[in-house]
Amino acid sequence: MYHIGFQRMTRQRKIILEKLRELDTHPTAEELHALVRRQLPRIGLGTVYRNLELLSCAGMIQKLATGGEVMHFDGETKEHYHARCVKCGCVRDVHMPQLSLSEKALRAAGDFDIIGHRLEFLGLCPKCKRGKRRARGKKKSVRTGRKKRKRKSKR
Amino acid sequence: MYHIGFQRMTRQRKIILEKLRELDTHPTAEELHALVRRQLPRIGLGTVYRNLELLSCAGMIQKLATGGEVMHFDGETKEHYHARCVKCGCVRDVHMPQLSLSEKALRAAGDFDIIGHRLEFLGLCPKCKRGKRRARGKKKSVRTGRKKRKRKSKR
DNA sequence: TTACTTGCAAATCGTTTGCGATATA
DNA sequence: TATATCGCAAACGATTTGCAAGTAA
Repeated sequence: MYHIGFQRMTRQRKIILEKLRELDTHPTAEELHALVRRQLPRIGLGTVYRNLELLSCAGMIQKLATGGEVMHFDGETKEHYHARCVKCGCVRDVHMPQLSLSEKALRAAGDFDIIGHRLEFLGLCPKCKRGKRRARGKKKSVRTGRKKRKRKSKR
Repeated sequence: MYHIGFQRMTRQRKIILEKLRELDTHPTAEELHALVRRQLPRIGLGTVYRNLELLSCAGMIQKLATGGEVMHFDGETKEHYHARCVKCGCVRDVHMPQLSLSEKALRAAGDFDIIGHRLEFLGLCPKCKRGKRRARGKKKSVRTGRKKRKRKSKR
């Protein structure tokens, strides 16, 4: 779980990094998996997750952990903020100067040692604004297709 | 999944709300469940989740959802920010004036309609600062005790 | 050659949900 | 009494992980 980096630049690692970097969107692991699969049909979702973790530990990509949502990944490592659509969950870049934490803010944090912050904007993306219900479809589970349960409980 | 509110103030609902409001910490559903159980030994974790959802939809509490993290809940509904310990994950209040989004920031968001923001501070809580590995113990699964797998895979 | 990585699939675990029973209004 | 809500336990789903086989260095 604690990685320092990686040892080898494997084919899958390289392609995952390339694909992510040539995107200006911020895909989820599954979306990226689907993309990479076009080049490496047999690559597993686990491999994608493992590499995204390693690459982000190495500071070569960014993990975007934002409120109560699926994780997104960003090939851009320069500091910047993000806006998330509250309807479809998509993410876009917001380039503005980094917030400078005032003395007052730091004091408000009391006995916490503040080392950073995470600022995320919430809004409506152009597609959702236009009334589309979801700009991005809900995808089905990757795991063994389990079906809707229909149980009998005996208390 | 889309709730407007609730119809009845049940005993469990009332106690969950009371307990959460008298805390100045920001417990997870499981932590709150453990607390409430002292008064209602047979209350289920599902009931706690259901009520926290309903109460937050009704605007009576706040859900603190940050990516890739366990959900925390806050009995305080007045707008304020939070600081999260990067080591143990605990959350504390940060009372400072709400950020006012500048024209420039809004322009930076491009074709997104910004309706709000989420700001969270990251840092070290006093306990973790003092070198303790974890200020809050890892708790075991609530679900049917499944044991470490030990499999044989055949490719 | 060797040990880092992969593909695969099962496991994890926070959270949700179906169902019959219970209790609120 | 009617039905919102509960307790229980199974299901869900994004992410992680064990293992044998593959491969970069």
